[in-house]
Amino acid sequence: MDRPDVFLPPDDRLALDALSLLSNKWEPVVIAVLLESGPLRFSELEAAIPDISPNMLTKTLESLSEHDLIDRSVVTDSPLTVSYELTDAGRDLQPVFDSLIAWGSDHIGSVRPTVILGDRDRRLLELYGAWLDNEFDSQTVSDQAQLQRRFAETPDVVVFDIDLWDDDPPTFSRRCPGTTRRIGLVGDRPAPSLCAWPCDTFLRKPLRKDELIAAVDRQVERLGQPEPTREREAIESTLSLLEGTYSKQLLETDEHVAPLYDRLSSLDDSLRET
Amino acid sequence: MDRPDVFLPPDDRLALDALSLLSNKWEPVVIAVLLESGPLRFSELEAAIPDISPNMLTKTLESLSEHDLIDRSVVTDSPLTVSYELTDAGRDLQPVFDSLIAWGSDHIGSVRPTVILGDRDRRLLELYGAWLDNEFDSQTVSDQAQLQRRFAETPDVVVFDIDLWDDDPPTFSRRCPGTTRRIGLVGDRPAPSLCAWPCDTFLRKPLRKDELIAAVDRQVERLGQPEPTREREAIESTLSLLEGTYSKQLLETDEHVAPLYDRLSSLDDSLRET
DNA sequence: CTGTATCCCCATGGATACTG
DNA sequence: CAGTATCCATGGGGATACAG
Repeated sequence: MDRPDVFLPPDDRLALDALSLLSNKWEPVVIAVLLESGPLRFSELEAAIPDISPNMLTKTLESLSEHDLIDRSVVTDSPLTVSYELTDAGRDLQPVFDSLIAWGSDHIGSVRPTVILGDRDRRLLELYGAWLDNEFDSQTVSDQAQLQRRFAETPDVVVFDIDLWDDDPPTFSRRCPGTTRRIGLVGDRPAPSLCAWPCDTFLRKPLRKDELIAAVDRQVERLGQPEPTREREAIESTLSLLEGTYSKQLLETDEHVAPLYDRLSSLDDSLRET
Repeated sequence: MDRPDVFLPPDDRLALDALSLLSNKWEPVVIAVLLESGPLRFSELEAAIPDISPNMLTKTLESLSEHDLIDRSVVTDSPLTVSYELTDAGRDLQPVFDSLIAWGSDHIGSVRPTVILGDRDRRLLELYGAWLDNEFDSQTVSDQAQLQRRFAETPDVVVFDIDLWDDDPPTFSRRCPGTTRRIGLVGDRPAPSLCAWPCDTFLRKPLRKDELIAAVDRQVERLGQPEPTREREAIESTLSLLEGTYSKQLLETDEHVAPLYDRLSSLDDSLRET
């Protein structure tokens, strides 16, 4: 981008020149990622920026190298692995990003809640995403690895099919930020074992639009809720889902569900004390 | 510019969103100009940004308005005059530009001297500009008004045909920054009256490439020279030009030139004292 | 003076297939 | 794993003429 001949003091032209180095689609993204994560390999950058294609990443990295914002170094020869890291000049862009963040918080203030949608079915993902786009910043993932990475952003809400998670529920519990409200998606006839999942609520597939939006809204409203209340509501929600399918008698003797009833009474007790 | 789906904390995405508001050719220029000069009218913006066409300026201003970075207000209805000024959000971009300037000074450090070329003949301007482009940041103007505006940038050197300046030499002296080294362009047979022009040196047209570059180089080397030395060299240069055309006898009695000889001896005296 | 309305170019970005 | 090579589409940017 060339901007010859502007009646402006040299300092301002310098700022515009600097800005033009950041004025394309992917270069600032790569810089931001490297600022956050330190040196990364080609494949790690690809993973961190899902929407970039290998050729675009190559072009971007080449351009950044030419401008001396990143260094490329070969780690191993075979198989070939390389590492990209910021140069001093690149690292010194941190204050620029800081000032942009400060401005953004003041004037974009996009406090639209962030929602991660996770499902193996990409058609469904697209549909759900479209439903939520009016009200939320939604992003979609279609496997566990992607979902885990999204957790780094501490989204406000995660809506995910529990089948998406290959590992066990405790692993999910460890990966998912505590503050993130969790909505589990289950099949039409939920198994009692679903109560092992640390979700705030569950929705049965297939979803309806209003149902999904209402559920997400409800979770967003409850952001910052004190932990005991949150846990109580989660258990109640889980139990009420199961009670719609199974008899209470059956549930109270089920190995997965019984602990929830116990936990519920103990929570009720401690809440009654206060 | 859309950058969906990046694995990055919300703050960084905010920075990228903010950045994308500044990622086109003219919007940051308009912002920078308004930050420097305060509210401006459409025509003033056109003048400050010579390379923008009216339709591009319109588009740019519309886009800036949509993003709430500038406000448009009608000053008079007929003839229609409007004024554009930064909103609070726009003004708050100053720290962003500051950080860009800081980064630029550290890492672009393009300290190529800036040279303003002034001539009524645009073909010549283009030629001279091409000659200087290897070594200098040159910009061209073809009338007095443009030259005056360029002075706001305190260029390192100005090379201008003295016929370009419609007003008298004292006016030029007042407008041109003191630190800017001045090279006057004169016809083949310079009039003695040229010594009224406050130039560091003169060149006779037509110019040769090596001659022009050498002259500009010489002036750049002398940037920051103490004033008495500068004035002495300026007078010597002026006199030697005239002495190449006229007899010394004639010059010493000329009403324009005689004061220069006097001034020269008085400068020599004061220099000898130290 | 302050813009519109059209038309058009080409650089940026992207899809796809292939490779050391 | 870390890229290349090719081809293609879009839309940002611009030239020109016109208008309230």
